[in-house]
Amino acid sequence: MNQVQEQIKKIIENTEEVIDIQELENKLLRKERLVVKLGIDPTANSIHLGFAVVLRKFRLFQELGHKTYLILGDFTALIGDPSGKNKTRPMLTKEQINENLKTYLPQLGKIIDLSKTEIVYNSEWLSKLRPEEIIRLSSKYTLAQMLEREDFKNRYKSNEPISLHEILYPLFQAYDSVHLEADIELGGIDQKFNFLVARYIQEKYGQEPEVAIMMPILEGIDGKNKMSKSLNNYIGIDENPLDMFVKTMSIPDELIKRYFKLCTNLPEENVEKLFLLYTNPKDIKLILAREIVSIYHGEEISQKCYEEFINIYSKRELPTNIPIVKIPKSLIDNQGNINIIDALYFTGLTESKAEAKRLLSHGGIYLNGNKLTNKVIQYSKPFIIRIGKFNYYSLVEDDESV
RNA sequence: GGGCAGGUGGCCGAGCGGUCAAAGGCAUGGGACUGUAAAUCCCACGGGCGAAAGCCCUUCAGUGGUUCAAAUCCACUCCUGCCCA
Repeated sequence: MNQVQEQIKKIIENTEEVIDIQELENKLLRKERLVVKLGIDPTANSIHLGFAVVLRKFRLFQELGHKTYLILGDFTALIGDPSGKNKTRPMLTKEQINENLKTYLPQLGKIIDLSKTEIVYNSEWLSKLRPEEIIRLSSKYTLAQMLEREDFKNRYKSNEPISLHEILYPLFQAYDSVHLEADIELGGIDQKFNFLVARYIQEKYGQEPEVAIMMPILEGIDGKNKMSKSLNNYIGIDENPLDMFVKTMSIPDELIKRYFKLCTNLPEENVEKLFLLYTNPKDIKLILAREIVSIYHGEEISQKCYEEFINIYSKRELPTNIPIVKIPKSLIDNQGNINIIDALYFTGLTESKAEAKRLLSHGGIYLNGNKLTNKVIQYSKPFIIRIGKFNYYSLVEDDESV
């Protein structure tokens, strides 16, 4: 296998779709360093495993020695990508975007090589476009073409609003490709429409169309929807390791292979072996969780999380780090009694007293391992409260009164 | 600009003068069962007071009004869609 074929093999591995492989080959044969574009949405302030799938592919291009551009879509974020949305997204201010970026970049560095990454803001060129140029750009695409897009079509058919500025989004994103003269654009399969527009527009501007490399969309830990922050079914790469571990363990069994494939570096054959070796999917999932945590936090910590997980969830032992919650002294009367409803509410462990009462009446509150039935109880140390199955808090008197 | 249809709890969606804190579904939380799960079953799901029965307060786009009483009627405003121009 020659070098180009080898590259192609690596590039298309685990992708959902590539448009088009032949074009990719032609480009690789002609050009040693391809211009690779990845646009990111600076509205997010944390990176989760779903987006990491794309970033890991981006890193591959860096390893292969291509020119990698990371576009911070600060301008397009003013619109908000309508992909997959059934609603108009709220517009963001520059301040909000900049705020997000501060926490975003260090996380990126966990996956990609920032020293090899050319970071550009698309406001650099998009905000300089004159109205005449925007008109010229929009003249290259038609309304009917826009309405072919699944989400627009659906919204249109079901009488949902589509604002005009949303239609501009794919055009501006396409213009990014024109500006960079991109050879390759990377993204999730949900970006397909945008990528197709980019290819089309590039041609209209006399450029060769970029190759669209689209990665699968990773399901969230609920196993149903795509992983996203707003659905709260994500595993963030900057999350504390134990949370990561626990969340990974909570994915449905059917997703184990997919997570191995898209989120770890374990070769497929090894994964297959695991499935032969273990009959209980739980055991395979434990290995998955260890793999994932060790990618982002190192092996040692990962091992600790494993042990901790077994302790808490299998053996039902107390976690090693129980958060300490201070309760005002005034909540304890001179008989030494405490009203647990008030305590949970005033410490913010429940949103309202009604919620605390609900939990108590359902038997969802435990003190030092015993199910509580009365709301007034004697306070004594240690005072370890468990809410639900695995949420432990150590309540300690606070000397400062309310 | 004219005509019409809408805006209800986290979401979808019923209600169309009192019996409405508002059916039903989804989501969520708790319990049982388990392998952390999933599936299934049970319970809860605006807030405050109360041991409880219950009482009270804030919610049905917004603002005013009619009425003993309004998510429900009227007026105006804002938002959305459809048809016509």
